[in-house]
Amino acid sequence: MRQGTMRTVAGRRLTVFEHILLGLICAEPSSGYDLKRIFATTPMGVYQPSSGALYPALRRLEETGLAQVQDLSDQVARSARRRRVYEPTPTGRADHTRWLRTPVEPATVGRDLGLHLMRFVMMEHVLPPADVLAFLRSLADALAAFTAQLERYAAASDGNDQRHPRLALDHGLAVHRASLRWARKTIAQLSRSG
Amino acid sequence: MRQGTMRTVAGRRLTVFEHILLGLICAEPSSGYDLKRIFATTPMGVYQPSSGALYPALRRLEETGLAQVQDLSDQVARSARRRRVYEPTPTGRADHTRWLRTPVEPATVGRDLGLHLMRFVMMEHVLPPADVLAFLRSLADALAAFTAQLERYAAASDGNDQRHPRLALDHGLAVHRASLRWARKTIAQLSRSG
DNA sequence: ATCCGCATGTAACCCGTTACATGATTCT
DNA sequence: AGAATCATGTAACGGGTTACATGCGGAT
Repeated sequence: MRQGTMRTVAGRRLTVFEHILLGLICAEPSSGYDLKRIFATTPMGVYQPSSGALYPALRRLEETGLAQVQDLSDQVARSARRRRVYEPTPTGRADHTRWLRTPVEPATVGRDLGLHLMRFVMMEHVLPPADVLAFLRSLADALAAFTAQLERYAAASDGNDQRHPRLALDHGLAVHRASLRWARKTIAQLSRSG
Repeated sequence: MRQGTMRTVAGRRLTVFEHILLGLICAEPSSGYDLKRIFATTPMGVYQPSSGALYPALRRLEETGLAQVQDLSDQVARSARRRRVYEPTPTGRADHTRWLRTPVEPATVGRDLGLHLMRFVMMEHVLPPADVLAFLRSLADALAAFTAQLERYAAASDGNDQRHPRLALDHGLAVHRASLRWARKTIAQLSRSG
């Protein structure tokens, strides 16, 4: 989990985690606890953020001017329960959109595939269909380049190699080819109905 | 990258990075620079460790008694170049083997697949074939459980769901099914020749 | 009256990143 | 002589994990 050359208005880079939180509150304003539940109950749940990561991260988004706590003064005070519901500021929303739009770097596809898929999910209803397709094409290109590189490596170190490294390479190829097939199929599917 | 309930003789848990370094010097005694080159030139190179991570980690392995610097006093002093070549201590080798032997936790297969494959590579010539097969079976079981869980989730949230989450789920299914196919095929292949 | 779920937080620790520093050796 | 590569390190910084603390609200 690294990458992200983009800078915020405030000049600091956001961590991947912060980008994801920002994306989630863009989709729907949420409290820290809400977000915790989202991570716990969706397939995102492979990662379970700790309180010590979550609440400080939200505060940072607030301090950076990307998120703010909803004003509840005119709400029906049906519950005095202390809850800090975060929503994006206009700047925050703009930043999030900019993050979604960043094309897939071929070098990152080997380790950040899950992150790219998460971006894809967040794109719905945020980016126009044309931009979603552009993203998927950049993903497909990156995956094609990556598999080609693995194939070159396999061809270069053929025979002299041990057995397990070769098998592991086959795994990488199988997985990323499956990913590539998905990307192409999804491009076709979204093109038809877009 | 987390996990690892196992403790060292010294009582501290090793980071994933430390485990990998220990594995690499078990395969072949190496200096920090050697290790850097390994990361740079193999498909492992998706991760490029910084000096600030690498050298301190090696020192920690040394302090914990898992690794030691090779004694070069009786070597032909063909090069006075200052080089610290690390090799595992008996304890270190035992700890590494223990790490390799830990079965795949179903819960981790979603995020640590790459790590498990790395373990598989390191098993060659360290674990007996029977243990390698046991590992692959635990991996296959974990992958089967994971895909089944994704399928359940897909069935549960059908229709009412948005489009992209569903497509992302399809991606996860495609990728992990490919991984599972690889595991089964590899089990069969290694069974035949073992 | 008490216990469990909601809800937010904080402090210590650890480790990886960034960036910089320092030499020694080999090449030209 | 100077440049490039080899080779190891260190200091500051940031953020995630663990573990603990706190208090309200609804349920039994």
